[in-house]
Amino acid sequence: MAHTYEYARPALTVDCVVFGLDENDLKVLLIQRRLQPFQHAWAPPGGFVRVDETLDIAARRELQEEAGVTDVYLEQLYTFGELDRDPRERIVTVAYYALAKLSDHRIRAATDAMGVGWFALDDLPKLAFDHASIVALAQERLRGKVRYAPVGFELLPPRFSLTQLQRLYEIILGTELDKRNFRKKILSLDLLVETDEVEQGVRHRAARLYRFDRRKYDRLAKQGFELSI
Amino acid sequence: MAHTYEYARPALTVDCVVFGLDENDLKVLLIQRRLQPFQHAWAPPGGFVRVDETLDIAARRELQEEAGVTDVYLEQLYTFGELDRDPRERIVTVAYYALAKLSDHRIRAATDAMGVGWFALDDLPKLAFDHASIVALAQERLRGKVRYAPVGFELLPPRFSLTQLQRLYEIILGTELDKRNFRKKILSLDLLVETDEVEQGVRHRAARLYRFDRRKYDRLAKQGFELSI
DNA sequence: CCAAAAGTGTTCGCGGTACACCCATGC
DNA sequence: GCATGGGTGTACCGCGAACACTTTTGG
Repeated sequence: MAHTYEYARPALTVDCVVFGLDENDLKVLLIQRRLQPFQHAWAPPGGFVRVDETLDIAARRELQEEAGVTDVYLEQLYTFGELDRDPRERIVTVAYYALAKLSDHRIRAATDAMGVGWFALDDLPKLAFDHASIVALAQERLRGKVRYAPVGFELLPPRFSLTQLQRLYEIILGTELDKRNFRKKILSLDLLVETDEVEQGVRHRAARLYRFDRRKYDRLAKQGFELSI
Repeated sequence: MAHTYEYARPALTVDCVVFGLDENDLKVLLIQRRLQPFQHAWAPPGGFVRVDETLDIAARRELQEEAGVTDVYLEQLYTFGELDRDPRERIVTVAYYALAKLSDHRIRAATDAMGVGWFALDDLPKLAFDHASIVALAQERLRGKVRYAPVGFELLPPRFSLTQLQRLYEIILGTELDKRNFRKKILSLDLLVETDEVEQGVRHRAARLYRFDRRKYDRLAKQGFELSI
C-alpha cells in the first residue's frame, strides 16, 4: 500500500559494522547481497528503517534477520547523507557499529551460513556503495573509544586471560605493548576480578582468567572516574 | 506536488545546536517557533532535509535561513529517532552542533533580531520536543572534544589573550585551572603564535594577543601527534 | 597611588616507560 | 628435558599539580 507526501523524502536505512576478535585479527561481518545493485558483492548487514521502529531497533532487527546476530553491544556511529551514495535513489543511512563475542557459540553458529562471513580488516573484499568508508570510520571510532571506555570486553569471552586482553588492545590500537607495564596498569585500575579458573587445553602453563567488574566500573564512572588506557 | 512511495517513510530533519562564548558563559542560539506545535517556544534552528541536498548542506541552509548564521564550525552530533519525538508524525532528526564566534560582528548583527536569542546553558527556556536532550548531548560532546581537538579556537576571535583561552576551557570543562600551569602547558604545545598586538580598551595592563597556528597543527596531526589538554 | 589583571619558576610526587629472567605445564 | 608462554620488579624520567609575588597600565 502506497504512501504519499507533499515533499519528496529520502529513504532511510541503517547499516551495522559488526566487529569480532579472533586470535590474530579484528574481523568484520559481511553478508553477500542477493539483489541488484552490486548483486553478490559483500556488504555490512542493513536495510530500511520502518516507520514504526526506532533506529536502534531497526539496527538490531537487521542484524537478526540478515546475519542471525543478537545480544551484541551496539552504538550509533554516524549518519551518511551524500547525494550519490546509492545509484537508485536518495538514501540516507544511519550507521552503527557492533561488538560481538566470537567466542559465543550462538554467534558462531548463526554466522556459519552461506552468504555470511567474517573478514579481516586488512583483507576486506571490495565493498558496495560507500560501505568501505563506513567500515573505516567504525574502525577509527573503535580505536578511539577503546582507550577511554570499557568496550573491549564486549569482544572477549566473559572470562579471559591478561594476555588475551593485551592482544585485544594491540590489535585494535595497532601497537605493541609491554607485558609487565600492561599488567601493572590494567590491574591498578582495580576493575578486573581474578577468578579461580585457568585457561583450558593449552600445551603450556595455563593462564589465570579474569572477569571485568562492570558494577564497580559503573559506580566509579558515576563518581566522575575516567578510564584511560 | 505529491510524492508516493511503496512503504511509509519517516520525515528527515536537521537541528543545529549553535554555541557561542561570551565573557562569562557558554551560550546557545535559539529561535522562537512561529508554527504549531509548541508555537512561540524556543528551539534550535532546524528543518526538513530536501531530497537534493546533503545533511551538512541542509544544516548550513537552516542556520542561514532561520538565524542568518554562516561560516561556522559545524559537526554532526547524533541522529535521534525515537518514535514519539514529534507529536504530529514520525520524524528522525540528524543533530549537529556549531561553534560561532560571538566576536564576529556579522554573527552579532544576524542574530540581533526578534525571535533569535542567545541563552546561557544554565538558564535555558523550556525547549520543545526532545531538544533539551539534544542540547545536553551537544554540550557533553563539546566538553569531550575540546580536550583533544583544537575546536575551542572556533569560539574565540582570531587573536586572543591567554586569559581568554583559559576562561574558555574553564567554562566548557566546568573546572578552575591554574594560570601558570595552563600557560606552561598551552605554550609548550607550540601551536600558538605570539602576535605584536595587545588587548585594547581595558583599564589595566593589556594582555598580549596570540593566534592559533592551524597549519602547524595540521602538519603535526598528520604525523600522528595527538593533542591533549 | 591605587585597582586590576598580566606575567612569571620551582618543588614534589606519581605515573609512564624501559628492560630480562625464572617458572609452570604439556608433550 | 624441552618448548612455550605465564608471571614478576626496579630504576629513571617527564609531566602534572601545587603554590605567591612582582610588574604594568589606566584612571
